[in-house]
Amino acid sequence: MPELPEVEVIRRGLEPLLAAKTFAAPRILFAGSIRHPSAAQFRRRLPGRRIDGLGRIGKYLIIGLDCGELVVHLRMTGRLVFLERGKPPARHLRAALPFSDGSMLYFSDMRKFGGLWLLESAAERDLTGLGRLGPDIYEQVDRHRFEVLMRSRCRARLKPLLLDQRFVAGLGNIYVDESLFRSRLHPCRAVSTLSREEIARLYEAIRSVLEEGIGCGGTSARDYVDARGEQGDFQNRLSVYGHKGRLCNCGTAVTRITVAGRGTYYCPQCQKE
DNA sequence: GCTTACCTGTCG
DNA sequence: CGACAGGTAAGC
Repeated sequence: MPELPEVEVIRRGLEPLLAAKTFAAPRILFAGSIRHPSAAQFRRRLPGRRIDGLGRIGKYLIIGLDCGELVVHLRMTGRLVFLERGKPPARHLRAALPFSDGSMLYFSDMRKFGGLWLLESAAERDLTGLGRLGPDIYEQVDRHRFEVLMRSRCRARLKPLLLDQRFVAGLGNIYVDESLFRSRLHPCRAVSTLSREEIARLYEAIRSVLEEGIGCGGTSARDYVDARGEQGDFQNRLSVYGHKGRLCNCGTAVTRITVAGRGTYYCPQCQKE
């Protein structure tokens, strides 16, 4: 479900709620969601560790601990919801992580793709996939660096490249389609054919789309909810994603094709190849 | 690059 | 019933 804006909204929401909390004994309902160490070791090692900050790199959430860190990736349908008290999520609960004060952090995940890693130190991050990420598109890539990066990959096509987390980290299917629409670039466009101005336009489109996504509290197209279980609002502002047949401002119908194995929405009039 | 696999659910 | 879903890793 979540791309960079959704993970960032969760991070910002959880940060004040989890500040200085100490984990108690967790309940693991689906061991496969615990990627490292074993579920048994995870149960044994988590209690007593105190939270000292929340970070994010790409789509990974990093819960910093006094000893090590708890890394979370939500993949398609993962949810991380904090509750002071009250009933756990009714469906697809995979892990319940209580704190010493009785409050709870719930991880639920319909499709079971998401995962949690308990690391003893940041040196173990390679266990998670974090080590393979390119620079975070929101925090670490300015306009100049984006152009340098693009110029290094001229044989690629735009959408597959932007989705590649080794190239830049954080963009997913929704925000790539919206960014390409906003910059009037075709998803299959060869990077080698882009002018300097087009690269700059794409960069600004990505920035503004991510900012707006975060400002709206994320996109709840299907499953996404924030740290308090509330839906985002950006789904109401999507120009093309999920809107096959809807008329663009130019009067042309939004088209759906498959690119990089993903459903891809664009305006064939505004986004010529 | 592309395809397939991982899972469970919804929609047409 | 098949197609598709916010992601990624593995294997051509």
